[in-house]
Amino acid sequence: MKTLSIKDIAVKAGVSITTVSFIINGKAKEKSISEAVIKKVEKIIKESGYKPNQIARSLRTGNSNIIGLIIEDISNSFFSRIARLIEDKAYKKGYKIIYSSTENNVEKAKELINMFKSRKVDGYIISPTKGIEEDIQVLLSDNKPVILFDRNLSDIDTHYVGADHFKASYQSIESFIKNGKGKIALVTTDIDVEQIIERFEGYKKALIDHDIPYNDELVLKIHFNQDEAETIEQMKSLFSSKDIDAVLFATNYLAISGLKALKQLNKKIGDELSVIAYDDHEVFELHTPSISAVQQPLEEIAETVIQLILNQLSSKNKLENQKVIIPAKLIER
Amino acid sequence: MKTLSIKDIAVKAGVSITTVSFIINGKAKEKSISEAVIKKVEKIIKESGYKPNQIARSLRTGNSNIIGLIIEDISNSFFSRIARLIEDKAYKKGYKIIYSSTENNVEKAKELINMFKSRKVDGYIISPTKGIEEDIQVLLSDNKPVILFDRNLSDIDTHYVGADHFKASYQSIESFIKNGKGKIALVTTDIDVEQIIERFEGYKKALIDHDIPYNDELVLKIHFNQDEAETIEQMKSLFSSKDIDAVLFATNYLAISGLKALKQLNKKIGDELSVIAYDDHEVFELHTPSISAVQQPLEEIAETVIQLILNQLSSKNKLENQKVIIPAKLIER
DNA sequence: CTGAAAGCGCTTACAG
DNA sequence: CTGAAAGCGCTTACAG
Repeated sequence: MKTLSIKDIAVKAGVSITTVSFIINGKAKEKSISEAVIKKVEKIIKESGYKPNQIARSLRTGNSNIIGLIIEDISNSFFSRIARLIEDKAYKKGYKIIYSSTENNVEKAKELINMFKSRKVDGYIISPTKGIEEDIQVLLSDNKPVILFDRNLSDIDTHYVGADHFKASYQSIESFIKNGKGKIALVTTDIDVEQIIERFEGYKKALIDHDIPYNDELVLKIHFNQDEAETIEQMKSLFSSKDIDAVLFATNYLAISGLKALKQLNKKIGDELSVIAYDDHEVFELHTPSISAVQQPLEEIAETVIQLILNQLSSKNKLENQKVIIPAKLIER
Repeated sequence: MKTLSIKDIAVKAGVSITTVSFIINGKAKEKSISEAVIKKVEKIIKESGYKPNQIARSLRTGNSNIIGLIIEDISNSFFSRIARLIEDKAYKKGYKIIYSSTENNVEKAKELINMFKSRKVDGYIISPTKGIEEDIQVLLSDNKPVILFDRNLSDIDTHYVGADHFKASYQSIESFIKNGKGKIALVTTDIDVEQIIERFEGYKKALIDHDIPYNDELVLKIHFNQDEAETIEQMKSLFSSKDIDAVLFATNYLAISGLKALKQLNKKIGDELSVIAYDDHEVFELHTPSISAVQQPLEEIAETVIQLILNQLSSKNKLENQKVIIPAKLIER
């Protein structure tokens, strides 16, 4: 069965395709099409199951009602949950989302931007990697709305939504100190992105503000793409050789590896060693004992992102850029 | 800056757009374009950064190099991991994936199919809900490749890839019995889909084959969309009132709720109560004690799905439908 | 109140 | 070896 085109509908209804097009696009009143014609055409459309070809429409109008979402890795639960929330919210406003993962790979990120561009998506929601600043700049000078989230690119003048990583990290360390801890380690990654750096800065500042000298040896930077087995070994050597009484993990997957390391060392979490994980995960609540975690406000982040992009999309003129920083919450367990 | 079109390139190069098109599409040799012209045009394309408009190309050719992936819920780690694997593999073959979640909602599933259809995706990979049989049938009679995965629709004659749920469930129960358990409960959902039913059937058959009478009271069916708090209450009442020594959870999120319920009841997992979860999850390995789980072969499923759809896509004639059942693995911890 | 026609950016059968 | 032209299915300025 060949798919129907607007022409088929026009022929069946005995009107021009112009008339059909006006009716489909809700411009019937505005163009003063008679009530009778509207009724007739709508009936035919419904009966035949005709759906306008979106490709043709996009080619003609230059937009698509699609928002491109570019994230680091869809299999990471932080991103998949954000993606799901964004998808739901956009859907309610008549926008579809298409998403794809960069795997923290600059080349792939650039390709994705190009793919989305050639698919004429109306706007972009991106958790960026370093190295794609230029490509984003091109989108902006093309007048496409771009919302960054999770991580900011300070060189890029556009909207950004993210959690207050510095503060959350600072507060985590303060909570350790309040509980009498003083030998506080940080396990983080070596990715050079703003939100990771801020967690590190928050750690450092909190120590200094409480007169605890910063000690390089208590900070373990795990190489980004490395094997989990190796990561666990490195953590084991940190945890067993150094005299530490608390540790903040800067990402949830590091925390999970850390828990495995501690399990292997048979080191009990609790009075002896306090643990906070950055980014909550189901594992932490269920773990015995439960693990405290910094919870990013997913719902609020998703809501703000969608709000910003819809505002942009519906206004002809460029809105003033906003950098929205949302507090994260330390869940003490 | 206006985006370039094929015409701009043609003008710059002093050739026709036909020639440029042939060169872009690698048909230069075939169409015996002279080496000099090819060189010149390629140089101009590279220098100008011209990218063909995929929308126009799709409109003209009727395909898109995009595969639509429709899953139940991207925030579920089983699906997000499968999605990621499929995305990677497709990408290497020059296909892009766009995905979207149905939330187990028939209406939304139908809309997604329509959206993908009007975007002219070349093929569909679907973890289906009941109720979309007709829509899938339409795609098939439209000659679009459709691969079902995770759950089969027995009425639909197309490719399917999934784990052997019956067997995995059967083996789980056998493993309980081998370890001397006899009062074996099943916690499952009330969704009426094949893979859930098979897990139930495997449970039943294993009991009967080992001369353990099937007892309705040991099977708890949790309502699909219900609050976790309520789910936990129901489980607590099962676990505390009945005299049971083993429990199989038919999904990983049920198992997670179950672990919470057991924690609240202060019931120790181990000799007293054995637990197996269906679909592995990071939680289970880390849990104290570790939880055994049925692991679906994600990598194999993704690989098979991609293989089947690429075969379909590259062959003009319809290939014979395959139903591929891959064994799942019980990881005893 | 309604329609003929141009044009979005491509591909490709056909002609030379 | 290369190009003019039709056509994919829409939208919309213009005309009547």
